[in-house]
Amino acid sequence: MNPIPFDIYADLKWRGLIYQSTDEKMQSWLNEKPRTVYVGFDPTADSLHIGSLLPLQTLRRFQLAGHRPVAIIGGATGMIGDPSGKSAERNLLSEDQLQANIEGMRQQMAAMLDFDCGENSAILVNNYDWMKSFSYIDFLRDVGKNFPVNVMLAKDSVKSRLGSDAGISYTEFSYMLLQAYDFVHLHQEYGCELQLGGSDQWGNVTAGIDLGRRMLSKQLYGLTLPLLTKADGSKMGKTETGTVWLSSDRTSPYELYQYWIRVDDADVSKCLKYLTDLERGEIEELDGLREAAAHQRDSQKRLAEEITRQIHGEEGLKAAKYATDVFFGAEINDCSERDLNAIFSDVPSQQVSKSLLEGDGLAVYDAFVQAGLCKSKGEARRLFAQGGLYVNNHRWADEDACIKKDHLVTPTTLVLRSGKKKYALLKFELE
RNA sequence: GGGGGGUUUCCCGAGCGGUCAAAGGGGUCAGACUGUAAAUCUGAUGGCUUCGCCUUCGCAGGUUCGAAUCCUGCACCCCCCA
Repeated sequence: MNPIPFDIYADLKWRGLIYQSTDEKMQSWLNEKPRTVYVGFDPTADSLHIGSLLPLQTLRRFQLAGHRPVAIIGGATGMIGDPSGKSAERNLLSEDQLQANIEGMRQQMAAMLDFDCGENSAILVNNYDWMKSFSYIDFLRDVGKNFPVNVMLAKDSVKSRLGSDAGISYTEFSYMLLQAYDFVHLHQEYGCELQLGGSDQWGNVTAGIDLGRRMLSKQLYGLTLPLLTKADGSKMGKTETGTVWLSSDRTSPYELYQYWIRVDDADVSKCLKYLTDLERGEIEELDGLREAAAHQRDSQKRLAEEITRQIHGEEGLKAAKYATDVFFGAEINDCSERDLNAIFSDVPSQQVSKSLLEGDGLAVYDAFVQAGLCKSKGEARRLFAQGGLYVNNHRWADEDACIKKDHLVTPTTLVLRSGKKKYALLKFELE
């Protein structure tokens, strides 16, 4: 078997993923033999988010190309806080919090990287494991000695903070020493020779390379990726409701799918190149389709599919698509309680007594007020008059009709909708 | 300390004794259109037991058949003179 199935550098190059490289001969160096590559992740939350997707996906691509990926979770560095790209001092995380975060991230990485494929199986490490026992004196002697302060002061991440009112603490100032040492440690432990990172990590990456040369007399390499931004310059991965996470507990597969479906035409080609495994020909074909028939949104659909499948698997993608159909007005029939809860997991719901359905039943207007979709019955009346009142995705026809037991989609649930896609559930419970 | 102006429904802002639940704009909501985009167009926009009733126009009283509109007092804000 060919140890290098494809030219990773050329692949990254056409995808536009090479922002900066520390060595001109990077391409031949990578194609010479399998290398060990690492990327660091900040454990600031118990889940990765869209911002981590690009480095993670790139690491994965390195693995597919025969190289060995190492994902390092910054358990130690996360306790310090990286000043790169931050305008203010970071809050320190507690050890418990970090432990929980690392556990969450570990599981998500397993969906992207193969941890069991022989020679180039992925490795996951936590720098806290080797940093925790490092004494301050030892660290200063072994590592600190190799860092000229004048060089440290010249780094952008430090310079920008020195000039600002926020200043920078000694702790954050020391951050780059820790990250640099990670590289050295990974080299000693796993023969790791290449560090990947976002373009904001350039300073930290080169610090690691310098340290490798000084401490080990070894040539290490670095590569930075562009930041994933939208055409208007804003960050990718934020919605009105907040960050888009990879964890299904925080962002449901449906929401994730929807996020990508809604990507702007101007950004979608870049996302396909950066984040999916689609080949050049396929992406160009999609670009062509988009130009010819933008309204079909083939690109967005494909993007959403690829990413959702990658993160949540075939099952997650299926659920997201089914939820999409239902959200956009498909019949809600013979739907199991479980499916319904999954589809509408992001939708507000209210519990009410099942006895309301006895006798004449529950007036539609009352149902909408109960569910919180209308502030008053007057508002519900208006909604009906304007044709925006739906029960189980059917436009309600008769304002005097009441909701009875047979309207329920599952033994307990009624799906109410105001307008095109504002949903709420009413759950009828026995008392 | 003296003089003047203001306080209106989610916001801005008309209204200055009945025809005022209160113009207009913004926002919001719905409908149409559409690519789950943007724009546009239409309608709605205090509550309710809705052909009617109830509560809103800084607060409290008063005058009137009737007040957001007039009078008195109070609170807060603004401007001018000292």
